[in-house]
Parts: sequence; C-alpha cells; structure tokens
Amino acid sequence: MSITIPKVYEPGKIERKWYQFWHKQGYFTPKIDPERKPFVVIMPPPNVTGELHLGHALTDTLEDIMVRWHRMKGEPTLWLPGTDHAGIATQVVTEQKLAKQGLSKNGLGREEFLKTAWEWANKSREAINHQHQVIGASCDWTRERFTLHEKPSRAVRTAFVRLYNKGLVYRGERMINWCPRCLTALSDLEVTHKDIAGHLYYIRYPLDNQGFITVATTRPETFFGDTAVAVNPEDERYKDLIGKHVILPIINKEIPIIADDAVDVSFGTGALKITPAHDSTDFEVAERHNLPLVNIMNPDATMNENTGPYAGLERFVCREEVVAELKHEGLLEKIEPYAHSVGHCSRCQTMVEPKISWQWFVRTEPLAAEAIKAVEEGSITVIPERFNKIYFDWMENIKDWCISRQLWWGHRIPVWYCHDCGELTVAVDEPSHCLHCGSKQIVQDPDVLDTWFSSALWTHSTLGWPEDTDDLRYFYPTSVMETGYDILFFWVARMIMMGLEDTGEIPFHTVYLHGLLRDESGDKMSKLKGNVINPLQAIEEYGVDALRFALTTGSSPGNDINLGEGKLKSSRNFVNKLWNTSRFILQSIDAHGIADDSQLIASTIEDRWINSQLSRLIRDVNWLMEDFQFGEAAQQIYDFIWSEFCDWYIEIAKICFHSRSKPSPLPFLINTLEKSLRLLHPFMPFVTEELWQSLKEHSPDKVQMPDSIMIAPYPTAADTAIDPEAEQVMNCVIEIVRSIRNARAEHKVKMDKWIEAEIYNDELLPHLIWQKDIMEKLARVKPLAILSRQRRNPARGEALILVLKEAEVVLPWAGMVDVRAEHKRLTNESELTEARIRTLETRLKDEVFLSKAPPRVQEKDKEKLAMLQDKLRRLHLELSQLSSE
RNA sequence: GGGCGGUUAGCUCAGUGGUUAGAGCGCCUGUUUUACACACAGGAGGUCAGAGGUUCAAGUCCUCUACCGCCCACCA
Repeated sequence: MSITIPKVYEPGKIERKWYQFWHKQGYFTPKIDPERKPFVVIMPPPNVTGELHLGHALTDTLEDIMVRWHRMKGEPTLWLPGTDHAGIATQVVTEQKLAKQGLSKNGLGREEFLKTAWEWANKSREAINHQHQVIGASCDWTRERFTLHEKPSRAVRTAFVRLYNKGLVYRGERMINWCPRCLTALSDLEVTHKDIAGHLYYIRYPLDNQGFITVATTRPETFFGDTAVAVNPEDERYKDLIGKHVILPIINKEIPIIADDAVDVSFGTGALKITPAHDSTDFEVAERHNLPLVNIMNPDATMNENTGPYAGLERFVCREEVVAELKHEGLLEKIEPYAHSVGHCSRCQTMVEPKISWQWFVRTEPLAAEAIKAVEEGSITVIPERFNKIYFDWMENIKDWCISRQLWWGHRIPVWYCHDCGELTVAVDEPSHCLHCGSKQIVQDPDVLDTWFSSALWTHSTLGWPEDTDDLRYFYPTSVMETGYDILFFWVARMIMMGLEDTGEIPFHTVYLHGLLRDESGDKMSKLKGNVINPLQAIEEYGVDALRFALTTGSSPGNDINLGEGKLKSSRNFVNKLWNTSRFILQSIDAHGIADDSQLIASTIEDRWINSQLSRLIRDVNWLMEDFQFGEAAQQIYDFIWSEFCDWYIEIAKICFHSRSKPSPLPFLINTLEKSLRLLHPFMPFVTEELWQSLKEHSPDKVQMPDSIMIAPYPTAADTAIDPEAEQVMNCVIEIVRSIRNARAEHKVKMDKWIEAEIYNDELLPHLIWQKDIMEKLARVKPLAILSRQRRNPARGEALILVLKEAEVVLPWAGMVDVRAEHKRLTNESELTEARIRTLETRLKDEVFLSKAPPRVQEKDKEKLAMLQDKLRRLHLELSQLSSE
C-alpha cells in the first residue's frame, strides 16, 4: 500500500472534522475526580454585540493552549465558555438596528425592545460560539453560560441583596458621569479623558456695589448654575471681597463670594465660579458651604428653563451665544487658548456631563481592602508582575462604584418602591407586596445594573453560586484568569472583590494579562469602532493553526501584539513544513518498512544527538509553559523542528536509508515526530491531530496510543536523557559542513568539477596521504549530511574539501576522542608544523569553551550552573597560565 | 501632575547576567533536489536610544538623560 498525501497542507479539509470528533468524544467535559486537583479557566465572556475579533482569537488561543496542556498532563480540566449581555453596547446596537427600520426604542416600549435585543443577542451568541469552535477552543459546551440567563441572573440579584443587607450597596444622590446621548449614568471607568484644545474664558462678574471680579472658566455657558464665586482665603487680592456678592449677568442673580482652600491662587484669576450641579469640584465646595444646587441642563444636555432665554439650546450652541452676549455687554475680558482634559463616553464618544443624580452605588472600600490583601499576600499572582503596582494604586484610591444604568437591557435592579409607605423592598425574587407595610402598590426600580456587576460575579456565578453545587465545590477557586490588561480594573479587580465577598475565597490563583492587538494606526481594535479585523478571513487564507501560532509566537505577556501578514505567512509555512516532515516519514515507513520490535536504542551519533536535543526541548518547553511563556515555548519547538529535526536529522536520515551499514533511522524519526506533535498540540491542535492519527496508523505502537492526541500525555523531561557529548560532536560536524559549503561557495564551481580539478593539483597530493584516515573518522561521526542533496556525488569528493581545511578537520574530535593522542598522531603522520600545532592547541582551548550554548532556560537548572562554574574555573586557569608565560 | 511600558537588523519583534546578540518578513547569490519552492544552501545588514555605574562577564542589573506610547488624575 503506498501512501499518497498532498504536498501542501489544506487546513480547511480537516479542521471541522477534528473539532466535531473531539466534541463528540466528550473530551471537553472534565470528569470530577476528588482525588485530583482540577485546572480551571473561565472564559472572559465576549459581548453579544457582534462577531469575534482578533482579540478574542488571541484570548481563545492562549486559554486553549493552557487548557490543552493541562488536560494532556492528566488534570481534570474545565474551560467554561460564555457570553456577556454587554448592557450599553447591545442597547446601542439594537437602537441602531431599529432606527434602520424606522423604529425607536421609546416607540416600541420596554417589552418589545427587549424582545428585539434578545433576538439579536441570541443570534450573536450563536455566531460567537461557532467562532470559538472554528478557532479550536476546547471548552466545555455543556456548561456554557450567558450573563442574562436565569442562573447567573439569580446570582446577580443575590449578590446585590447581600451587599445591600450588609450596607455595601446604597442609593444616593451623587455627582455622577452622565452621557447625554446614551441617557444613562456611567461609572468613572466608562469615561475616557481626552485632551481638548479649548479656551479659557475670562468673565467679569459685576460686584454688587461697584467694580467686578473676573473668573476664568472653560465652560462659560454654565454660569447660569453658579451659586458662588470662590477665592483662596490666603489670596491677598480678594481678601476684602470675601462675604460680598456679585451679580450674575443676563439673569441678574446675586451670589456670594466665599473662601475655600480648593481654589488655586495661581490659576486663571484666582477666582473660581462655583457651579455645583455641573462640576464635581464645585459640588464638593458647595457641600462645604451649604450652597444651593442649580441644575441648568436637561438629560440630553440641552439647556433647561433655568437658563432663561437660552432654554432648549444645545450646550455648545448655548456657549457661543452666551459668549457673544457677554462680549456685547463688555463682560468678556479675554479668551485664551487652553488645552484641557475632558471626559467622554467610552461607548459613543459623547462628552459626558457631570450631573447630580440618584443612583445605586457599591461601597468599594471594604471590598478593596480584602482584594488588596489577596494580591499582597500572594494568594493571587499577577502576570506580568508590573501590573501589581497598577492594581494596588487603583485599589487604594478606589471610589464608590456607580452600578445603576438608565437602560433597559440588563439585570433589572431587584428593588421595589412602595407607593404607600415609600420604603424599599430589596429581594432576590419579585415580592408580591411591600415588606414594610404589606401594600401591594409596589413598583420595581426601572434601572438595570452595570454590565460589569454581573461580570464581577462570573467566576462563581457560572459554577452555580449561590447554590452549593458540585461544580462550585470542585472547580472554585479557578486556576487562571486570562484576559487583556485593558480590563484589569473593569473586570479583574472587581472579580477579586466580589469573589472574595461572595464566597470568602479568591476567584482565581493567577491572573495572566495579555497585550492588545492593534491596527495599523496603533489604535486598539474594538467593537463598535469599526476597525475590527475578522479572524475568519485569516483562518480562511492560512488555517486556524497558523493564525494561532502567529498570535502566540514573538509576543510576551502584557506587551501589545502586532499581527502582520508576514507572521501569518511564516506560521502557515511552518504548518506546511510539519505536514511535509510527516509526509516524508510516513512515506519512509511505507518504503522501508519498520520492524514491529524496533527499539529506540541510540547507537549512532545523530540518533544520540536528536534524542538529546528533543529531551532538552521537552524540558525547556515544560518549564516555559509552567512559567506562562507560551510564545517562547512555541518558538523553541519551531526552532527545533525546523532547524534541527528537518535541516539536519532528516537530511542525515536520508543517507542512512541508503547505507547498508547503518541502522534504520525510522524509530527515531517516528519518535521525534510523535513527541514533537504532542508538544505542539496545544498550539496547533488541528494539524497535529491529523498527523498524529496518520502516524498512529503506521506506528508499531499504535495499540498503546490513545484515540486522540488531545488525551495523549504531554511529553515530560524524563523521557530521554540529555547527551552533551553527542551535542558537542554534532555541533562540530555542523561546523565542518558549513565550512565546506563556504569553500564551495567561494570557488563558485560546481562540486564535482571543482574536486576533479583539484585532485590532480600537485599541491594537494601530500594531503591525500592522510585522506583515508580522515575518511574513517568522518564515517565515525557521520558528518555526511553534506551529501544529502548531492546523492550522485561521491562521498569522497566532499571529504576532499575537508582535507583542505585541516584545522577544522582536526578540531571536531576534541570532544569525542583522546585529543592528545590524536594530535600526536597527526604530528607524526602529517606535515603539520610546530607553529601549526600551537595554533591548533589554542583553537582547541577555544573550542572547549565554545561548546554548545547553555540552555536558555535557567533557574531550576543545576546543570547550567555547573557548566558556568566550570567555565569560570577554566577561564581563571587560562588567565593565570597566560600571565605566568 | 503621578505612574507604567518601549527604544535591539531595512520593517515587525523575541531575548530569563554567560559562547560570536536572534527569528520572521524584505534584500542579494545559487539550486528544479523523490518530504516541502509555503523549499534548500549561502550572504549582506547591529556603536542593542545616549551617558555613567556594579560585575571576571551587561542588550539583560543600578542611576541619569532623550524620544515614542499607554494608563491614572476634579486645577476651573
């Protein structure tokens, strides 16, 4: 039977097949085994606002790598998928969809609107789940969750009620950020500050008797809401004016001049207009001085009746008109250009208004204290470490969290107001009557909760909390929370707070923060921004494995990732290389056959070498994975397969196949490929499964091999031994071969012809005397990879070139034979001069120093330490010898 | 204003005190070679931002400077 495999890997043909196979086999669903510690990852739930973008592909890939790796290590592994209802985002999308049909949110009414939103969300969820599968995410679909489904919703209500009962959730009239377009309150985090090239307006407020005081403001239109002018009590310029009054222009309202430390003497004129209802600093000043609040805006940021003739104007139009009027009245002293930072809605980029409003808040300070402790004490590890500081800074300065949103889409706040007694009923389940007076005239709070409130519970709500489920007991706390650093505050920090609060335990042991994928202009890719690249396109062109590999390699934790076409291509090429490597090995099995009792006994130097390199790789990869350095691990596997296995071992193997005296390299070819596939499987699951299955078909060990590479054990370092001697010899061989190739290139002559010509050169004849000897040695170390692509070329010819490079020829044996004896013999038998020998000796010393590079992975690595110490000793020794000479 | 990151080949980026600082892409030369041209072989290309310091040894650790980027922050 001959094996026919296409020359080029076609990913589209197998990806779907294997995902369905794994899914059907139930590999994604862990078995609860109380004897074993589980590995648990809860997927950051994507928003149901659209399809997945590259950022999700990155998250999926990194988590899948961890999860597949741990699963292969034999741990009961749960990766729980889910989606997030994404409050504002979904509502905005739904509104836009309705608008296209000429419908409006208010026209439809709450119930109908929600129906439309649900339709969209369900469709979106389906698409998202499908895409996770395309990417190869080995998550447990039997446990899939959606934030708005009954169980997570119940967890949300329970958490709210518990916090309320503990006094950690309260309702208050506070200064909040208001988006005039979304018509809802926003938390501080949902506000993005942008530098605006604005102006500083100097406005004269006439004093009640005579003269005026000039205030500087960026928002002249808010003066309608002024209830005082504040100056610093220490400011000599204004000391006499404190307690006096000014008359607001246009509306002729009298307000006092007060003294407050908050005023910066050096800024503007040193006099600050106080607009308590529209500025948070002013609000605080007003609270200290018991000033009244005057609201001058409608919710949509048009001016209200308190602005007299300007009522109904949009805020910026009003500004222009107010400025014109003040100028007209001679009250505008000057306008200076002024760059300042202004808050914008992170969803719709509308300038937010600070606004006094009744909202629900979480009292975060006590929660944060515990959350800080968890990281400080090391119960939770953050990778990379530098985010610790950022986390602490935020947590230590945390402010109360505004959690109510004036939206329809989301978890309705579980609070009912009594029409009769005015008291609140706060309950997990809808009450039939007021718990205080028994009245049935109760109405639920119309608002919903911030999406991040439900997200904050995600680690435990997905596992069944508040019920005491098997899942919760076994899988909680989870192992790793893997997500982008951009939602450290939004999500990670809040999960730690809420996890600790609700369960008394940390929600996860490790936080792994990846970087952000950016577009050409360096902007963050995000939904609703329109600069999102669909990963499906990349998958279509290059295959999932290539995309996953491109996302993983060449990046490090916490650093932003740039995904170029080049990287995708090279990853695709690597997949194809792997494909063809396997193709060659399978064809070799077919052509040469393999004995059923063939054994892995490394008798030749190249077998010992590849075995050693593989062992080294396995050891390093395991350590790197342990240390969350997936990019580096993938890179090392790539380098091994391409540069060592393919470029050298396989090329040597080809010679071996054609030699009668050498053992078949097949056992080592198969062993190396099979282990490489397993090492690579977490990174590129599809192609490795496909190749592994083919290999299994043809392997003498097929009976012992499991049904899928997914459940095969991950290679561990104990598999084979590292063999420094073999490595050293092969390094020398490689060096020789390189020098030969250089020589060839130098002469720019085709090998055969060049040798033919040189052979008859009289100068060469003396060297030919010991050529035979060299040939024997060459045979011993098998450096004949050089012949790989010159099969018709006699080995003799290649070896001749070695002769020309006598120094290089002698050196390689330093590590494997008695060096001194070798030298002596050469001294006697060849024409080497004394001077030449000295040179060789020096080079030899160097050679010993320059043996194989120590492994890049350190710590834990005693071997390396020993090597270093050894080197150090030699170095000192040599230095002392030099100085004594 | 505070904090964090970055600065390494033409480009995009790895690099965990230790050999001659690497990869991918691009560029140059050569190769149709029965695994792979999505390949093979060879090559050019680096004052590792700058200046000091610690060390037997610094791209890597310390200090300062410059530039780029990000995050946080109520100076109107």
